[in-house]
Amino acid sequence: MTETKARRRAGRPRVFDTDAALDKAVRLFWQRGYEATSMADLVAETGVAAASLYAAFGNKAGLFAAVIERYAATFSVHLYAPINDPALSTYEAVKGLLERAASSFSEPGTPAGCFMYSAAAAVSPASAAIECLLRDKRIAAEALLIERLQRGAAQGDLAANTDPAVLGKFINTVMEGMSVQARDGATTSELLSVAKMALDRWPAAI
Amino acid sequence: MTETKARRRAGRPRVFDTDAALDKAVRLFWQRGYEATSMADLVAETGVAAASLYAAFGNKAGLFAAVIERYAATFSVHLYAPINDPALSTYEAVKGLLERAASSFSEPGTPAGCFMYSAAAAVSPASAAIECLLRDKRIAAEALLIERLQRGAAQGDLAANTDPAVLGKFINTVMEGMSVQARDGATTSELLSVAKMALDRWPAAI
DNA sequence: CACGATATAGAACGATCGATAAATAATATC
DNA sequence: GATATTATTTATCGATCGTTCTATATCGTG
Repeated sequence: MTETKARRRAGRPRVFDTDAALDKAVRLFWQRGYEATSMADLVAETGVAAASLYAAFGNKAGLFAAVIERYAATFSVHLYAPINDPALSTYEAVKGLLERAASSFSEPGTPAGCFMYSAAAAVSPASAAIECLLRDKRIAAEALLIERLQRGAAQGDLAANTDPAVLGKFINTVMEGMSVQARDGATTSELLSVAKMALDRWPAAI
Repeated sequence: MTETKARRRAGRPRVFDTDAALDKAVRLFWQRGYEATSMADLVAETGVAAASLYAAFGNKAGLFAAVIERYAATFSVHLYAPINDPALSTYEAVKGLLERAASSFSEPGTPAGCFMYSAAAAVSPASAAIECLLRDKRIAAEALLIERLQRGAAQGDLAANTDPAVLGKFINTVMEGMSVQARDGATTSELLSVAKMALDRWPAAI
C-alpha cells in the first residue's frame, strides 16, 4: 500500500508522528467513547492542530477509523494471539484468550475494558456508521473464535456433542462481560476467577 | 414521598404526564446513551417543552436520574424478580434471572440490551457523576445477586466448595456480556443458549 | 375578583461542537 | 532558483449544545 522507502511525496513533510498521535487518540476514545471525545480534546492530547488532523484523517470519523486499526494492531493482536497459535490445544487457546482478556482489561496503564466493546456502546443516529464499524469488528472477532473452535472440533479436540457456534458465543459473551466488569473496577484476579469459572463449563467428552 | 391525594400544590397544574415523558426518555437514553441524547431530542420525543422539563427535573442530569429510577421500577424489577422469589431454589432463581435477561435484552419493543449497562458505558469527564450513578446501580445489583447466593449456600442449596461471590460475579458478567451481544443483534434463542451454557455444571449441593 | 404560585410556550443566551478558509512554511521536482 | 505540492498556523465558520429569560396561562386561596 504505502511505498516504504521510495520517493517521498512532494510538499512539506508531516511534522507530527501519525502513530504517536493515534496512540494518544486511542486512549481518549477508549476512555470516553466516540461522541464524548471532542476534536478539541484530541488537539489538546495529541498536540496536533485541528487542521493538521483533518488534513491527515479527513474528519473525526476518519480519525476514529484509523484509531480502530491502530488499536487492533497494537492491542487486539496480542489479545487474540492464543487463538492463532497452532501449538496450543483448543482449550489452551481459549484459556489463553480469557486470561489475556483478564489482564489486559484491567491493566493499569490503559483505560479499563476493551476499546472495541465500549468506545461506541451507545451513540446518536448521526454516528450509526461509527457504531457499525465497531460492531463489525466484534462480529468478525467472534467468527474467528468460532472458526478456531470448529477446527478444534474437526481435529477431535472438542467434545463431539459440542456446538462450536454456541461455545464460541458463550466465550465471547463472557469476555464482553469482563470488559464491563473491568470498567466498573474489577481487579485482574477477580476477572481471572470469572474466566476460570467460564472454563469450568468447558464441554467434556461423553 | 409525594402526597397521594391530599391538597394539591398551588399554581398551574402540570399538563404533561411525568411518567409518560420518562418512559419516552428512557427509550432515548437507552438507545443512544446519556451524552448522545440531546435535550432537543428529548423535547421532540416527549413533546414537552424544554422549560417544562427543566422545571420538573432541574437539568439534564436530574432528568437522567429520574429516568434511571423509572427504568428500575419498570424493567429491573421484572428482571430481578426471580432473585427475590422465596419459592425458587437458588438454581431456579439464577436460571430465571438469566432467562429473563435473554428475553428482555432482545425484546423487539425496546432498545436492545440493558439500559444500566450501555446508557453511560463511556462518557466525558464532565459526566463522570452520571457514569457513577449507573455504576453504583450495577454494583448494587451484583451485591444483591451475591447475597441471594450466600443465602442459598447458608441453606445448603449450593455446593459447599462454591464461593458465592465468585459465582455471583460470574453470573453477572455473563449477563453484562449478553447485553453487548443483544446490542449486536443476538436473538433471544442465541442468548438463551448462552445462558444455558453458563448454567451448566451448576455447583449444586451434593 | 384579586393575588400568589406554578407551568407553559417561544425566543434567545453563551459555550462548544465538527469543520474550514486564508496565509504562511517547508519540501520535491524541474 | 522557480514552481508545484503538501503541512502548519491562526482565525473563524454555522450548527448545535445545555440552559435560561420573558411573557402568558392556569391553578388554589383569600
